[in-house]
Amino acid sequence: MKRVKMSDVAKKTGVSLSTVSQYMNGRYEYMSSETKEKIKNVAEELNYIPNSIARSLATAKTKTIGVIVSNITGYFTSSVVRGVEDYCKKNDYSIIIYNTDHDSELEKKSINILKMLRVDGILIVPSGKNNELINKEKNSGMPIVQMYMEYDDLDISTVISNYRKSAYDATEYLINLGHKNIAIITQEYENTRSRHDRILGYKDALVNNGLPFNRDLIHIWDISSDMNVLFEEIVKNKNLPTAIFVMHSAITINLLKHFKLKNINIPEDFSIIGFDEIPNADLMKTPVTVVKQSTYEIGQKSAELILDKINNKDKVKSKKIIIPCELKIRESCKEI
Amino acid sequence: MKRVKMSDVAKKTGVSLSTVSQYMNGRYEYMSSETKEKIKNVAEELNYIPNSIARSLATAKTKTIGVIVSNITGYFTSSVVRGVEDYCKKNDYSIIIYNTDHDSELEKKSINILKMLRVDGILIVPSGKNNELINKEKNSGMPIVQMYMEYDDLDISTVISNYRKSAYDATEYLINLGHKNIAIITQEYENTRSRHDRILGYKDALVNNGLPFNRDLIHIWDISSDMNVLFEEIVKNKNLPTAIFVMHSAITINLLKHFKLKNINIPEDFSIIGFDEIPNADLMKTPVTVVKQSTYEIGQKSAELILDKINNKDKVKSKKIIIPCELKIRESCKEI
DNA sequence: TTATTTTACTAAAGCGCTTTATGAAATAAA
DNA sequence: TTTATTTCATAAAGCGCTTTAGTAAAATAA
Repeated sequence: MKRVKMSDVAKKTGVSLSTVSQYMNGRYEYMSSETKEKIKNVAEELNYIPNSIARSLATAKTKTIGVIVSNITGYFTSSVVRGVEDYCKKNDYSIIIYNTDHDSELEKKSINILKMLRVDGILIVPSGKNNELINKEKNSGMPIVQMYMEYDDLDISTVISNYRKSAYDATEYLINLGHKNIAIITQEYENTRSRHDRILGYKDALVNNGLPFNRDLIHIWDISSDMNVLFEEIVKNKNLPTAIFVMHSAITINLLKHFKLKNINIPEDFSIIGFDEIPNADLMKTPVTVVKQSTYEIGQKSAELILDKINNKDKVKSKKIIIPCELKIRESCKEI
Repeated sequence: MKRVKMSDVAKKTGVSLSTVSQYMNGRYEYMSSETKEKIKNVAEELNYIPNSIARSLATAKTKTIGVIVSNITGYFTSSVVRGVEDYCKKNDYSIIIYNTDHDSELEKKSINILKMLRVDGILIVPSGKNNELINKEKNSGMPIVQMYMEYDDLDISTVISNYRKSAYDATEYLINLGHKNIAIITQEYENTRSRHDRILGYKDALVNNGLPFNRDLIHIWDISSDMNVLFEEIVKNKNLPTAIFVMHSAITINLLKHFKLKNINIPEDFSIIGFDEIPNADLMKTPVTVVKQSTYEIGQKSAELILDKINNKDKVKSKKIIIPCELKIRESCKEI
């Protein structure tokens, strides 16, 4: 399978390499229409396919962007990535994907490989464990944008949901249903602004509705611990909540499973709101109400932002694009 | 951001370009340990990162494989892709992803871009509409493997589930529960072996258990039509089935929704088995029994196969790897 | 008629690596 | 000591493009 190259086209057409190159890049300014026509025909006849590698070496552009996510499996991330791919494809960029499982070393390695591959930019959902490195990369000139994450110590552009407002709305929805004791389940949120904002939204809603903010109702799940233990605690708490607002879909799903197992009924025993859509929620015994992020749009916007950066349409140093969420009211919250 | 290159390392180390190249490629055979050490230190000091583009141009290998799927969104495909990525990463290959939505033109275009990008191989879930083209690519030397699909007119290696056996098992499970009238819902399956095999498995099970195979019970959903109309037909059929075996998860989900809406109860009114796992099935009102494909493993094996082809470890012309499925028995089938 | 501009095309350098043939130095064998 | 062999390192060509400076001819202006 001898690959035909540009010089083959040039030779057969009877013009120089440069002319063919000009043609291939659509620079027809000083080219007779017959030359154009000839090259076109020969290229087709020989079934010429340009070699992007050679082009990339010459131009120092690969038309490729790296995408680093925690885990492409699952509704949320796969939909974001799909948004990225669609936007990139439309603009003749390809995407290279790396999963890290939020592993610090893997994240570092992925960044490194993408740099070797000379991607034009990186889209990342940072683990939070390499923020310093990522800052450095950005400062050394690599276009880089983070998706649906924000860290206090990470100074790069980001595309996120309006976490604070949507948490506010969800909380207020609960309040309007008569709930006063609303528990939260979240992961550690201190340094992670995109998590912290949800807590702030929750707090705002309480305060604005004349309700006390009670730290005891904030339950932090530590990634190394058993969720079920935490669930038990919440249920056995002296200060029993009437509603639970769960900040991560994986936790929501486990809570639902736990409750099903323990014959705890939703919404009779507890009202539940989850953050992030749960696939097939409609088919559940009790369809669960959630704050739904616009995953696909987040992907699209992230791609748009990185391509703008790459092509210097973006003059701002660090930018923040905020995408609204939707409160998908189903049947997991009751009036009390 | 001036990138440091190999010649910088060479100059600073005081050796030739070639020596540094040898070092970078781990060819230490004839290299003094002090030279080795020096290069190592200088490379680190200068923070040298090899340029894969240049390397690829020189070696005609990109260490990159293209992955063409219909839609990465969703449980099934994302999990397959994850398997691919994990295996590739372990072997220092990167993956470039294209979604086609089974669009013939997009599929063609994706293949073309991947060729320009000079990927070392392609993993594809073919739409079935470009089989001729794909055959041609394969014959012209592009390593190419299809995932969980098989077409009669497509002669490339494939990694698939044991569709026939697993459909057999599922059907027999239903038969053992006392069902005699088992309806099938499938897409058009004539030319698509991976679909046809499921029908054959179903048929085998009937025959082996002394049950008649009734063509009226095979319902073909046409992609351009409304599923609900089909569902209504099935339910109103004179020859009412007691069980329904649905061959595609998207259809299963819609059927479940339809039944919920119409207050048709599972498994009281109908027993249901789906093909392919349904996310959060455990949380459903009636957890649905399904034939679960080993998606992640399919991805891994596909990646293994393509890398073997690329590195010529695979001498066989066309290979077929069959992965077992699991019948996940939940609560959607009743004994009658 | 000459000078100038425009049009159409090309030569050649360069992008950052790999690889092969070759050469020098060190060591072993004769 | 001479010759053969092994060890270590290099020069230079090549991978397939892009791009810039340059040239020659044709068209236009002076």
